[in-house]
Amino acid sequence: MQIRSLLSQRIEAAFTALGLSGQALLQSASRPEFGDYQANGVMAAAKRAGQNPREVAQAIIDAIDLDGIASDLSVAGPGFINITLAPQFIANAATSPQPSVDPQRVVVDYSGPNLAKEMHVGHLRGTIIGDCIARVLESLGHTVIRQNHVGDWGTQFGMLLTFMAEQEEASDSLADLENFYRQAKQRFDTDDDFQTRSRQAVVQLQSGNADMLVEWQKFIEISMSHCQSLYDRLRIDLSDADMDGESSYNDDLKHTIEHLDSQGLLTESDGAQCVFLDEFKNKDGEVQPVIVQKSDGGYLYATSDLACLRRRVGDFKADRVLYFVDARQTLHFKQVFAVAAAAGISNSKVELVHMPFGTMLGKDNKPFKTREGALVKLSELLDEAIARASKLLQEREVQNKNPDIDDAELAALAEIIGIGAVKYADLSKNRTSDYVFDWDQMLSFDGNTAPYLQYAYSRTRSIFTRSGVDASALPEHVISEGEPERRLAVAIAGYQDLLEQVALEGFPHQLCAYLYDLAGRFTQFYEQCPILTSDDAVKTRRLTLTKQTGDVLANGLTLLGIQVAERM
RNA sequence: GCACCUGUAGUUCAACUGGAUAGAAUACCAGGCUUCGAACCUGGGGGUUGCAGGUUCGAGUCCUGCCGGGUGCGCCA
Repeated sequence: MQIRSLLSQRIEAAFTALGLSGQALLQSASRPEFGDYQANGVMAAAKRAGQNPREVAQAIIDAIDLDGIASDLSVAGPGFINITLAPQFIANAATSPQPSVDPQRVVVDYSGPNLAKEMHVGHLRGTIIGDCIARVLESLGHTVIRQNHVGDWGTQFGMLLTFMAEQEEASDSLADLENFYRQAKQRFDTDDDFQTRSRQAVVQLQSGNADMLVEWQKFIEISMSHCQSLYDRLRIDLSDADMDGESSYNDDLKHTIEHLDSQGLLTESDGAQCVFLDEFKNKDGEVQPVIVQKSDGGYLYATSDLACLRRRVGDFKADRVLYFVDARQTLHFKQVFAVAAAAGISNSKVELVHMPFGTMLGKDNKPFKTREGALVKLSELLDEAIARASKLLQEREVQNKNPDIDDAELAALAEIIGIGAVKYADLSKNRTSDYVFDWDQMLSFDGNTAPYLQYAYSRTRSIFTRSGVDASALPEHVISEGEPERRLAVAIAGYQDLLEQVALEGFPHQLCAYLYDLAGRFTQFYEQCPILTSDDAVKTRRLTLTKQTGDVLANGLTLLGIQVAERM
């Protein structure tokens, strides 16, 4: 249930009844003693009307009808309304996520690695954040169209294909893509003849030379299989079906330029085709151009993104298009969206959003440069994560706690915990800020980490396996009693609100923070409220809360792309 | 030069977009397992939110100016 919007509506209706206007500004209470939720909007509304905020707040409390929803309403401070939910309402609000009343078609553009190289740790963010938001949107009933805009076209492929032609066994030498790229680059930089042949290869490729295309296809397939194996290890919901390579727009670039021309948007400048828009004017009134075609006739990536939008808006009929792309491309997207709007490629009904994420920095707080050897391969990070988790499992003698656990299950656990920790370390941080890559931080298993949440989940499960109680036989709703139960129940009831917020704003760290808070409330409840030794009625109630907690933790972690284990 | 982002405990990060006493984790200190799982819990210290003004009932958040860090800016993607 969407508690926040329900309460907001009621309070805003009371505003109207009192001749006021404004938003309720509803949020969960900043402190437990203030109740469960608080409305902050009264002060501003009263001020606009020239009235006393505390009196207005009291008038709203007197007028509003929250029977069966709130058990207590009070005025606090300069004019806050504190709201304590009714126990029955909290109980009924605890349901699995409900589909949106307004399902949309949402294109989610994420991951987008450059297929010329192997994926490194810098590719992690865009891949897992986009994947998480795609899952959240889907869980709310939206139709998600995943688009992996891979870099599979352009000048560097001429060099790679020429180098590949020299190798006896292409698939073997491509086993280490990073090394392959380095060797090719070295040839390119030191051998003039090689360089010339590389340039010719590009021309042949882009003009559709059949032999060259076959070689290119071979390379792309091998490189893509590298990516796919990482996606599989990371449980990323991407496959060949979601491939949206730059190459697929090659034939449409010409038409895109023609379209811009037909809209009267093109201006030639120094031989290049440009779009000048007033909104990119600086203080001196000079307009910055968006170049869509080079003086030699070649196209640029703005052109390719415009062609891309033609497909997403025109063919896919998207209501929203979300780009999970590095923050350094902010200006680029502003330009593309503006040109698309001016050209009628997009329209006011479709929402185009660049959801930027921060740059990865080295330990010295400086941007991770592509110096040779400076980049950590993503596969190496995952290997290390699993190795550390495996060591931890040995140290904790998990087999002593779970005598029937075998080596295979232990290995599976190490993977679930290790990969989960890596993903959570990234997902739990605000998307937009830069971050420092640090092994130990990335692979921590203590505190606010995925293992903590996975551990909390496994505890909810172990109660059932140890007691033999059938979780499906429990009632769907129970009315909590006492603070620990109540605090837990309120958090469970707020899950839907949280998911809606994440779907709207695209910040996975909010989901992480919610789950961490929920898990904390659960362990506090667990410490203070005996379950299995209690009377039947109390036991049933507490088991139900335990089951609900486990369900939300499992669901939330799944949406983060993190697996759970029944025991660990 | 112009534009955008950014500065919060020793460290890594939050703060629901202007709300009440700025919260977690980590590290450190003191407690807690014969009692449903100690990857945990309870308590403690640790802050002039870069600096200085301003806006208002109220500012980490908004505006201005400095200082420090980063990124982008006509034919790479």
